[in-house]
Amino acid sequence: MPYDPSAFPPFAVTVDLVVLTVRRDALCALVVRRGEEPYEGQWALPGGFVGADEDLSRAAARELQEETGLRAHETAGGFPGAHLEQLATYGAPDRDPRMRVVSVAHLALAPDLPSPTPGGDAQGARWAPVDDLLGATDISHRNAGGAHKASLAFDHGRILAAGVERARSKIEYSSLATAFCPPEFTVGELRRVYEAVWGVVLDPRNFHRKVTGTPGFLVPTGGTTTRQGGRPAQLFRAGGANLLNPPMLRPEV
Amino acid sequence: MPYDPSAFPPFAVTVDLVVLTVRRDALCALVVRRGEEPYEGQWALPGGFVGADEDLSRAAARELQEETGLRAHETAGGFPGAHLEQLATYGAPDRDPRMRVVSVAHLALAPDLPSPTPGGDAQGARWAPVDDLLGATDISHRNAGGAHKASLAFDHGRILAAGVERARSKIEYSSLATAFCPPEFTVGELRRVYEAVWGVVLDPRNFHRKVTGTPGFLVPTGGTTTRQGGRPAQLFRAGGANLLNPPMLRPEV
DNA sequence: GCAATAGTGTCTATGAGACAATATAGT
DNA sequence: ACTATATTGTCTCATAGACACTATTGC
Repeated sequence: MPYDPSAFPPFAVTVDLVVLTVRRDALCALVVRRGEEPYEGQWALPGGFVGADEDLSRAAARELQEETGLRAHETAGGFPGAHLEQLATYGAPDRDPRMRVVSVAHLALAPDLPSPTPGGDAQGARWAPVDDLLGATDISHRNAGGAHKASLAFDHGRILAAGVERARSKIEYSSLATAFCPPEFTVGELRRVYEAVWGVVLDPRNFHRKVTGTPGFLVPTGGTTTRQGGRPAQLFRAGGANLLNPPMLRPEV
Repeated sequence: MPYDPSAFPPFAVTVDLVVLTVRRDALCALVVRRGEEPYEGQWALPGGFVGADEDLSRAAARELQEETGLRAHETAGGFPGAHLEQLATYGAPDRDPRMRVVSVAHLALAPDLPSPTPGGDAQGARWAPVDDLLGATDISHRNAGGAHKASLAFDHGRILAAGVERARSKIEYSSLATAFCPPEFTVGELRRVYEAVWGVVLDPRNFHRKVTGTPGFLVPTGGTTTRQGGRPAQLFRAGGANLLNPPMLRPEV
């Protein structure tokens, strides 16, 4: 308690980002290839140092912008942009062999982006299905059935798992699933987001009744689209409601 | 991304603790009086620096032990001890006027302790009802109706509010409410915990049916007690179940 | 017409909440 | 007897999930 600010162990503080999106009906995370030791050549989560006079959330938003071009905002709704929130902080003494680094992990949820490999200052970046990234436990460069699998650098596998779990549980009781959708979307497209994130199949009819019956969740724009084929579907925007009550229920609990 | 470990801004990293308990049917938090500037004489959350080779959770457990004598454990169940989990990290550049400090806040839930002011190396420590601590917004030393109210030092008011909100929501879908109870407790005592944390009144009959009907939540020990008066009540221990399904529902949502 | 997706209606089982009734202690 | 708490039972309403059915497009 006698808290002496002149004698304290020095730490480096970074932000790491779990950026999730839904591509081709699969939940994907943004990973970058490391260009230097340690873990050179392996995939890692994007991130970087927090500036000397920079707030943590601001550092996270800056990194997100640098990696994806997306602007972050707190509440789901306005587009284009991504939802950004703090996830957890990782600070095991040996998590980086070079020095003592405390990393404040953040979670970002973004709509599917046009460019497959978003621009950034990393050597390489790609969207990888989280099942591939998390399927590999510790075995580097394991190839099973043609799937590209390799464990992430540092403790980024744990961080990614925490981010995925947070996203999975949060779309239950909040309207955050709309953060994965373009500005206007159909009920079917929103349902495919839930199906991709949870890895389940939902009844289209019950889902439709549920989401359209929850006040403030969806706002009809008046337009329709047939981009999914079949009967034209109404287009919606995300409503102002942030908390869903009652929640969407994940099946088989 | 070209991440140069030799050139990084130095940070101090601390842990701050939101330690909650239920005393006299009120949710209370542990606060300590500051013995030095800034905010000298004001109440603050307990906390301290993270050691050079110390994990974050270990530093939090150490501080908890120093302040309350409680040993921390991850899962609710074994006693005596407190539930401890990471809450969030606060790192605004100006949150401490002396230097750049990033604080990893932790949440601890403890049963009511025998000593009103637990031992510790702080000048003074006490359990204060969270309603009193959070009722004060920015006005230092406001006295309303004899209640002792003063806003907390630094950004500790925000941190406490986040901890209280986490506790309130987490007892809905987990068995964490038992962390506020002694090793053996009655259904009525558990109900009073929920009522104190949520600030509501629950129907004793529906509550009883609900908690005893949730598999794995409560395990009868065989004993009974009349310490609450009236008909003897069965004693229970916390069961192994960590997640409640279906959850306890907070009324008036 | 046929395939595909959108959307509505109906039925049933489950659980939450209201509340009557009974049980067992202390005074 | 009276009060206080515990515990069980019963009733009603809302909703999740299963699923039949209709609607509207493109081919």
